[in-house]
Amino acid sequence: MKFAAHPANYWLIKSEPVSYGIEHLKGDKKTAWTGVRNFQARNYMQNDMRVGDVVLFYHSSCKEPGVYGLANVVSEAYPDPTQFDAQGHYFEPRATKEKPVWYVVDIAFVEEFKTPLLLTEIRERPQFAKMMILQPGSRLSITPVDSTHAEEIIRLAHEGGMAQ
DNA sequence: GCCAACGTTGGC
DNA sequence: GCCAACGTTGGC
Repeated sequence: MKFAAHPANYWLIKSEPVSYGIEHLKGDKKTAWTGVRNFQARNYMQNDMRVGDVVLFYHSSCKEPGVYGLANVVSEAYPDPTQFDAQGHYFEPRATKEKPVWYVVDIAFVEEFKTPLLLTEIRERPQFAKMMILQPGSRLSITPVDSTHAEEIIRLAHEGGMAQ
C-alpha cells in the first residue's frame, strides 16, 4: 500500500546458520536478538526498529550465503540480558542495570523460503547494486533495506520457490 | 584456511 | 584526540 499510515521498515539481519539459522527461529517461534556487539547495529535496534518491521533473515559464513526467510520485529528495544552475565561470552563490564550498553529486540518467525535467494543471485541483478550488504567489506550484522529492494527480494524468493 | 576490510581498543 | 595494533567478520 503506497499510502499506508505507518509503512513498515525493512531490515536485513545476518546470522550464522550453524549457530542460529532460520530453522532455529522456526522452532522457537520467537527469539531475543541477543549478542549484537556493534554500536551501529545496536543503534538501529534501539532507535529505528519498530514493532511490525520486516526482517530479511540472512545466512552468513556458510556454503551458500543468502536470504533464507522472513521475520517480524515484535518488541521495542530493551537491554540485552547477556551483557550482565559475568560468566557469559557476551558479558559487558561497562554495563550496569541503570546504564546498559547493549540492546535487543525480539523477532518472530514469519516464513522460511522454499528456495532461498542466494547472495550470488542478488549480486547478479543490477537493481540491487546499492544495497548495503553488497558494498565491499560490509560487515554490519543489521542493515536497513530499501522497501523496493526488500519487496523485490521477497518476490524473487517466492518465484524461485514456485519454479521448482 | 586465507585474507581484505572493518570496528574497537588503548597507549600516548 | 590520534592512530597503530588487534580481533572479528565473512566471502571466496
